[in-house]
Amino acid sequence: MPPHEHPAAADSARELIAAHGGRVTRTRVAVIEALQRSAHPLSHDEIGATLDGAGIGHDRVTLYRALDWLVEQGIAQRIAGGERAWRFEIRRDGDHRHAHFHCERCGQIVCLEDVPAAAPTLPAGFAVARAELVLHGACADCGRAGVEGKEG
Amino acid sequence: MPPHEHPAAADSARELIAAHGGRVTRTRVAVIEALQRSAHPLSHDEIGATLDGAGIGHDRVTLYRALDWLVEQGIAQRIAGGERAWRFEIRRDGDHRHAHFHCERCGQIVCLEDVPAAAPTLPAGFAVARAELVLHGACADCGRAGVEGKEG
DNA sequence: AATCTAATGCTACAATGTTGCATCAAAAGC
DNA sequence: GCTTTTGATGCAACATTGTAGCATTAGATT
Ligand SMILES: [Mn+2]
Ligand SMILES: [Mn+2]
Ligand SMILES: [Zn+2]
Ligand SMILES: [Zn+2]
Repeated sequence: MPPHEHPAAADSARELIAAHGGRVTRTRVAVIEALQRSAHPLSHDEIGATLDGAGIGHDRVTLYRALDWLVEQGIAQRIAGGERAWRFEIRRDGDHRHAHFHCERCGQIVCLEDVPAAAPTLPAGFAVARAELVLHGACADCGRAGVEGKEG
Repeated sequence: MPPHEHPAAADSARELIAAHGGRVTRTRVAVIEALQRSAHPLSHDEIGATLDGAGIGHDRVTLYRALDWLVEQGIAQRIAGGERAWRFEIRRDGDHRHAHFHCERCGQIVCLEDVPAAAPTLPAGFAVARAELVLHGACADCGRAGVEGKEG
């Protein structure tokens, strides 16, 4: 890649990693870019598939550790979602924690950017670090096709 | 047990099961009573330990299935919580779905009965079946002892 | 008591995530 | 550019949480 290039997505990921004092590896770069490209939080498996697509060797453990590191550094955040697997999304700049919607039909998690996950007032003594608000139901796509259950 | 006894907790559980057309088994009765006694949602393992204590043979699978059945029947409900295991709590009468607090220090889940888990207005097409609101942080007990991390 | 079948107990398996350790390679030093 | 350092990886083995199939048991009904 020649110089005189305006900072592309690839560079952003590299810089992001370096800025946090980590080593810039193919895996980390690819994971960050996958998260940046995605409109919704990705599961470990989905990210793994992306790495496959990019021809990047991916050991399960390495991927878990890469994701752990991104979360530790505050570059990404973990979403509990409805199923048993974590999902991950990149942390944007003016980041206010938002709610998520879990579709019980297609299994997808949708970011509800406009719905804040705000912590209400709690009994004395409780210190809230973060709030997670997850709505479960049928997403717009799934609701449209077949209200009577039929298919998925 | 003699007659002329006012309906105790044990009977309630039996009646609850029968009312839903299920067979009254030791496992189901013990599980319901454990949930009824507990002030906070219980994990599968915690319930299993209770059964042990009551000298009731408990196969992992049976317990999972008993809990599934209770949830299907609307007798109990599942809480996602912060960790990877489901937790279960009994469904009370005038039951409004409430928020939960997950203490990241002691791992406990606390019911916030007074904090409703209300679903906000969503984009058109989304059908919300239920809302889950989980606050993460340090509970009153854990916050009190040692703000500086030290121990748990 | 005999019958019917829902629930159980077992085994085997799947999915998700973790630990330990040898090896590799990114970044720094020369 | 070559060497050194150590963070990151890859592999094997394991832990936890949850499911599926199927023979057996026991709760309810007659
Ligand atoms: Mn999101
Ligand atoms: Mn509760
Ligand atoms: Zn959907
Ligand atoms: Zn606590």
